Amino acid sequence: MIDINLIREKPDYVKEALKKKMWDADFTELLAWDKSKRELMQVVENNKAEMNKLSASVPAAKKAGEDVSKIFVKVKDIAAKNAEFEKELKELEQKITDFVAALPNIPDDDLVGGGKENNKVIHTYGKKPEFSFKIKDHVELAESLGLVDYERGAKIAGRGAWIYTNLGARLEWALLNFFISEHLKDGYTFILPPHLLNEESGYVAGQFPKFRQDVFWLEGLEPQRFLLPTAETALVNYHRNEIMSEDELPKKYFAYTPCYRREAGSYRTEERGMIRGYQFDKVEMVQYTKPEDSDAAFEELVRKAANLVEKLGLHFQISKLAAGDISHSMARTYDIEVYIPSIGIYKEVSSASNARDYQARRGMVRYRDNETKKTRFVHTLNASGLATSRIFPAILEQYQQEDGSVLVPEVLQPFMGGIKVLKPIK
RNA sequence: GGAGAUUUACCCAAGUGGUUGAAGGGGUCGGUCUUGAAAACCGAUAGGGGGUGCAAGCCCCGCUAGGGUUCAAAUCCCUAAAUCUCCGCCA
Repeated sequence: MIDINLIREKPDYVKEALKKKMWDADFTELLAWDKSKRELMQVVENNKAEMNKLSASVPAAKKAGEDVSKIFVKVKDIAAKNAEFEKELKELEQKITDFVAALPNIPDDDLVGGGKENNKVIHTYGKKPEFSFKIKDHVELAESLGLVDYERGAKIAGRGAWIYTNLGARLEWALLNFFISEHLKDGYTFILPPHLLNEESGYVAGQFPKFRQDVFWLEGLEPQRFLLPTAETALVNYHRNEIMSEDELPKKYFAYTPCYRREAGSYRTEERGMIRGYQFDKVEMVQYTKPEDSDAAFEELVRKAANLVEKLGLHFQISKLAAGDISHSMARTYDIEVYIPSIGIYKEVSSASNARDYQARRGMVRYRDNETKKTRFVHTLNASGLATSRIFPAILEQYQQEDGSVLVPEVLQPFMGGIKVLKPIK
């Protein structure tokens, strides 16, 4: 949520900034609402003060034997008038909240505007692998190595589902274990959150109201719950409505969860296999920081995610996203994209973002400043570390050998009982 | 699924309609005493949001949340949530 004070003070600045997100905002109506809201508020509050005063005088008047019924009438009279104003005020407040809550986050000043086409690769790691033989794609490899069963996946679950089998399951789990062990080494706290969350959590993360239709809602539970689309949703809500002490910050968490997404109709042939499904595994990192520390935390998260891919020995790049390509709640995002040889393009395996105080405002996540003793909103940041659904194919494709086998990245071997190579079973 | 109980400030807890901005503890902070500490004693400390104002201040809302009754509610009524206990069911 954008600070309404900022809109009040610098509407043109906010308007211009949101334009970079390809969001055309018109604040004239909002500012008018805001003005009348505050005027109404004064009237309503003054009336309340009057009523309070009158009511408080009743006991004394009674004691003095005065006729108090006149006071009652007077108060009722004010109350009747006030009721109308209050109703109007409530409506105004609702309109303002709805309007502001729908606004996306303000992108950082240094971002270029526009969409995907303006993303900029800022780092490239390793070299494009070269093959002296005809390469296979990950679907072919996963099948021939017996790692993934797509057919039975479709049989038992339908489209957009696959089954990790045997060594495939172990490779998947090894990846997760590898990520987990690295985050633990870095002092992050391990969280296993529930996968079913309430509506408020989606709102605070900034996914709702805009993306209510992009998640899976469950029947049969009141109040309704949805399957989390990313562990970020759970993690940024962990400290919702809390006031932390300054000394507790930064808070560093990571969580493993499957991520459930509708991905409505977004299949393209080049994306067959496990690049896109209704469910994928991801380890997610989240930090809560003081505002002045969030830039450094952002760098840390990007570096951590990059380190994981690097340790896996994969060729990848980091892109700084243009304002229009970063998600609704975020002020800044870098994507880490791993190279998929069969399609010759780079696919996102991690997205590192700084939400600044956008989520914290929605969730009232604050800390008390040691010096001023005042509460301030924290900054929240998140980064995948990592999603396996693209790393898994990238490993298969980048590590494939001429004989159809695939080498296991060294860092994963300890998590796979020392297996160094995956051999074709057919 | 059924029945009951609970929900007050950092923690425990009093409070069943009227100066309750909320008793009493504990804690925390400061002090006295002490070589230092403990103990004892003295003092301070009650959250959060908002309006207005240059400011001091004034005002509104705050006793889980949301409604309601009333001139007046922590106190009465309704709804919801969470916690606990018991019963049932069950992977």
